[in-house]
Amino acid sequence: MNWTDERVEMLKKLWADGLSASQIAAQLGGVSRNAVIGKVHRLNLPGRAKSGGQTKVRTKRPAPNAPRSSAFTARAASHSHTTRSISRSSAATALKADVDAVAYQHIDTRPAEDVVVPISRKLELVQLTERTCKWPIGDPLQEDFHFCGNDSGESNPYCNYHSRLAFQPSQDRRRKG
DNA sequence: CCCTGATTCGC
DNA sequence: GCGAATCAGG
Repeated sequence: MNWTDERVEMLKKLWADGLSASQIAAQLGGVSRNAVIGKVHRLNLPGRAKSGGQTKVRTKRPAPNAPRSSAFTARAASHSHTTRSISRSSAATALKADVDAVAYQHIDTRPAEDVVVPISRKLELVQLTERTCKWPIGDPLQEDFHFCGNDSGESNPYCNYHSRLAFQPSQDRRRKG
C-alpha cells in the first residue's frame, strides 16, 4: 500500500479530527498505526497536544538499547499546541469531547437524535477485541447485539454504543416489534 | 495488559 | 520516504 494523494488527504483529515493513529490505520486499511504515525511526522503535521494525550517524550531519547546501531541523529521535535474548539460537526469532537460532555447529558433525556454518530468508532474487524464494542455489528435495539458489557450507565470511549450516547436500560429502549 | 503518540534507523 | 521496533506514558 502506498501513500496516494487520496490516502494522504484522508490521513490529514482524520488526524486533524483527532482520531488515534490506530483508528486512522484501520480506516485507511493496509497500514499499521506506526505507518500512520510515521507519515504524520513526515508530513509535519502537528503532534497531539499534551492535554488528554499521553506522550511526554523528551527532546531526545538515548537510542533505545542500540537495537540496530549505536549511531544516533538528533531530530528536532516540534510540538505545537492545537486549540480545537468544540464543534458539533466534528466527528472527532463527538468522540472525544462529547463523550465527556454531551453523552452524559443524554443519560436519560434525549435519545440519539442530537448526538453525532462518530465515524471514528467504525472499527474494522482486526480492531475488535474483548475490550471493544462490537456494535454496530449487532443491532443495539435487539437482544443479540454486542456491546462492551458496560451496563453501569457510564459512557465508554471504547464502545461504539456508549461513546455516542449513554447507555439506557434495555427494557426502556427495547424496540417494539 | 490495554491503549496512546514519538523516535530511531535499516531498508 | 517508509514503517517495524522500540520507548515512554496514561
